[in-house]
Amino acid sequence: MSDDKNNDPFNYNHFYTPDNIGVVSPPEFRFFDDDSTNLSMFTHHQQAPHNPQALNPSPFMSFTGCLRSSVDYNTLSRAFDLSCSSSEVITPNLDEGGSSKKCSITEPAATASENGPLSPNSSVSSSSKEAAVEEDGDNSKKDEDDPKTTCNDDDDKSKKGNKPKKKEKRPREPRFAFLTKSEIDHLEDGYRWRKYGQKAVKNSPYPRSYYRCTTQKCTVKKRVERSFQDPSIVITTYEGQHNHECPANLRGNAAAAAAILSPSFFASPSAIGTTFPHNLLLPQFLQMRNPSRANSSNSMMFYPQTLAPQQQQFQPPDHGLLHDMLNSVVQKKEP
DNA sequence: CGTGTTTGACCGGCGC
DNA sequence: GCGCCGGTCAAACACG
Repeated sequence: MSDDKNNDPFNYNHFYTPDNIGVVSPPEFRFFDDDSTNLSMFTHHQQAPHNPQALNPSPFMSFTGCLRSSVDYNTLSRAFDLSCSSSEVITPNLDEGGSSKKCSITEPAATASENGPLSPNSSVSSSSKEAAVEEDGDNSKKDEDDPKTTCNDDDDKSKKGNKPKKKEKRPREPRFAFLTKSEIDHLEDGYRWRKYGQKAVKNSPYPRSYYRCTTQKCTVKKRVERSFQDPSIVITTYEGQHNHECPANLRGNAAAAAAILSPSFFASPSAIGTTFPHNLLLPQFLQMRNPSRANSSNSMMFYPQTLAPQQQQFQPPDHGLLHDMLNSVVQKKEP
């Protein structure tokens, strides 16, 4: 095992920073693939903003970087669909003790599960409103139901409950959960988010925040919560894919570049794409495929300072690569 | 005034 | 059927 690691130029340990702050346990790299939720989970660590180490761009690219520069949601989710046909779930071990579903670091997965998995047939959005939003874009919600404007019979209670009877559920957007070592709850990713809700998380002192991309017609949402088991870990779950350029990127490459170097800033997809050549991805992806790591029990880490899933209009080539990578991961959990 | 946050209420799915 | 809970809404509020 350890020998393996030593021989492996891409030993996990190499992903750790010298001071290694925050690395709680073998980092996790998990895929939570489910027909209904399409939730995938990644782990990476983000340096605290004040951590000098963070100022040094990591030689390794984050998974987010990978996502941004070479893979888009569609591709990724497609890859998941293709490679993770089963709904197996890699049991996380980051949370020592494998806590129960709702209170562990795996909550995103669990949460995701609640949204659909339990009912295989509900491989669809549980919110018709959501669907409406996606379909109609911006004006949607109100206009669509407009319970208040059109019929206020019993709108008192059904302010939004007066929605059309038939809720044609639609498949949930692919979701990707990231575990991030950070002191910042809401990690910057280059996009603008509007917080639309916050809920207390059961069995956790930390609330969960709900954000929506402020860009019109963009239905991407994300949830941010802090692991109660390891408060230093922020769990960010993205859902959907942006259909627009990253605002940060639009501001110029300089800004984007700065963003990348910023410990607390998750650079824009495009920015990363231009900053990190794709070939940097190959070694990382390849190493990820290294079977010798199988004994790591599906653990793997992306050492980075950036994150945030993003699509870049598509890039088929990487699809294959990612696909391979995913396959290897899947294979590992099959036996 | 535009934009974003806070927060209580509501809705719908799910388990019992 | 009921209660729990995750997710969302939207009014009120804060801020630049």
